[in-house]
Amino acid sequence: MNKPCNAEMMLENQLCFSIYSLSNAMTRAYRPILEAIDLTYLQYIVMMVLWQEQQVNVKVLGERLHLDSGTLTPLLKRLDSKGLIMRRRCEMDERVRLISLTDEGKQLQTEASKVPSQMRCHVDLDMQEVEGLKLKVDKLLMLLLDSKA
Amino acid sequence: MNKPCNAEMMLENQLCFSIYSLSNAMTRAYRPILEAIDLTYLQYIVMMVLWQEQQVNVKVLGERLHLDSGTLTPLLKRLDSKGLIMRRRCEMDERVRLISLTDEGKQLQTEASKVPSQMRCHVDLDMQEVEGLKLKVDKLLMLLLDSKA
DNA sequence: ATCAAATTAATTGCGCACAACCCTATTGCA
DNA sequence: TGCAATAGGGTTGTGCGCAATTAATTTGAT
Repeated sequence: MNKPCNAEMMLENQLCFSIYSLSNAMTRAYRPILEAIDLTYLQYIVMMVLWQEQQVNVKVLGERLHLDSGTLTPLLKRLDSKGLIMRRRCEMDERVRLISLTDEGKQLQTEASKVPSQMRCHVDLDMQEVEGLKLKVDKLLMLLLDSKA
Repeated sequence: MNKPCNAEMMLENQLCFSIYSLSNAMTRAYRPILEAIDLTYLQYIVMMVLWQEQQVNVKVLGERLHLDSGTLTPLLKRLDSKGLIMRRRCEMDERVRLISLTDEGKQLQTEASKVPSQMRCHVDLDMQEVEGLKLKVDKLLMLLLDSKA
């Protein structure tokens, strides 16, 4: 009566489930550390872009993070209400939102710069192993992103 | 005036962001395929456990998937309202919910068995590469899950 | 100059994730 | 036997992700 349980239908054999679980586990690991600077993981990621870029619009931000405005708009409003960013309109093109840091947002970078070392402290990774993993992950990511275009 | 932008604070250098983006990209890739059997990715994952196990409680399901009741309870209610599963109480211990498949839920396995090959069709992966990646991902996942206990 | 097409964000609605909390049933020990 | 501690799930609230739709603006072709 039971269907044959072929190997590829076993949960344990699915790369996708491993990636999914690891992604959840990593944001869980970041949570207590980021709590100290009152940011979620995605908010931290957005702030990292702004610490690099000074000023971006929603479209560019979405391209860098592979996320759309339905995710970013409410998140940016939350960062705004925390006083970390400003959301002005572009004068040349009124459709465009220009996102930039407030002084408070800039100052947060000092606190945030401690986060990576705190994470390493918690997990203790082999840096060479990490680099190898990242290369493989990025390769697969590129494949998936390209197959959409 | 600008803060020094040390390498570890560059978004592109963060393994975590790569994993996070890949996880999003993969569930995006599954979406159109799973649409045909009216399941989300997580619902598909839960069904896979049930196709293997016949019967589980919420606790065991949560342990297999690394998820808690706050995520699973509403999801199981949705699968119930689709007529794919039953949610009975255990007679021995009234606290326990026993999750099992309906006939409809069992029959869905036939349709679902086509999903893995459809995914491979879309992406075209080197199977040896995938296996190597999965090993590394699982290793890191184990590290993170253990560090909580 | 006009108006259709394209671009950029915002909004809405649904389904996760998870923390924090609550309730109930069971267990274990004094 | 009584009752505190524990275990199993459910509820609520917040914050993502993303599809689908809408609104406002700009561009571009006639």
